[in-house]
Amino acid sequence: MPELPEIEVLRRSLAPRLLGRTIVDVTVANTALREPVDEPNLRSAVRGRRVTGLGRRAKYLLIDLEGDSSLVVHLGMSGRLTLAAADEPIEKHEHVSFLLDEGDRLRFRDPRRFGLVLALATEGLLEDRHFGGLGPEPLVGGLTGEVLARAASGRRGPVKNFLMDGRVVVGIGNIYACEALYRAGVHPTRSVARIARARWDLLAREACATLEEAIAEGGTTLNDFADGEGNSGYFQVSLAVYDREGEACRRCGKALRRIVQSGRSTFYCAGCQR
DNA sequence: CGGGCGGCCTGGAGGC
DNA sequence: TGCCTCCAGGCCGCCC
Repeated sequence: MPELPEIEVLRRSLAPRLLGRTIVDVTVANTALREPVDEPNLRSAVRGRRVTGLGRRAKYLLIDLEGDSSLVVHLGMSGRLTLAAADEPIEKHEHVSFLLDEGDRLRFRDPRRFGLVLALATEGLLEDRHFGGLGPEPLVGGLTGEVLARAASGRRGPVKNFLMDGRVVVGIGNIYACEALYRAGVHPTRSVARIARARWDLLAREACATLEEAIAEGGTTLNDFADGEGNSGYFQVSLAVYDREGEACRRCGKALRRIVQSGRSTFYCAGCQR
């Protein structure tokens, strides 16, 4: 579910409640996530360690611990990472649970098991294979028309797939790609070879604005997403095209359309996007 | 090499 | 009510 805004909302909601806390132990109920959970490695990395920082790279949440270990959590499509009282009953699909000091725990629940929980060394973390090929970060100035135009040169294919390619820029998934293209007036099937430089500037600006507005609204909750306190987001009511097939475009009134690109649904307005 | 697609999973929605 | 099919926000690996 979660794209960059949702992970950023999660990070911000967890930070005040996790910083300085000590992880007492970890329980692994099911190791079969996107990659098998290495329970011994996880335990030795986290046990007795204090949380010193919460970061994010692309859609990965990074929980830094003292002693050069970092927890890496990815929510996949259906993951949740929430704080609960230690004695609250284990939920279905709660695969990994971190017992904290002061009587609560951080639990990872993920019905579809596309998510990821692992421990890596903090030193050189971002050079790990999970992050090595990733493009720039949008929230710190990494998403500009310059970046997009440069990445597009010599490439072909539809601009929507291009926006979702983590080697170009990270954090944009199916929802925010649709929304950014709508706001910039770009048709999702348009080839990246046929987009003018000024349009890349506009697209970059609109993509950044969409991500930032979504964060301000607590993310998009269509089905599963919740922040670290279990709160849903509100940005779904602001979505202009995503999941609105057949509804009227708020700008021109035409019925919004749905097509399939690379096996994923794309929503757009044929009147506003060229 | 880059782009496209299937596969990984479960659950919810909708059709009959 | 139940059964069946389809679909879902990410990512990887295989294929052309």
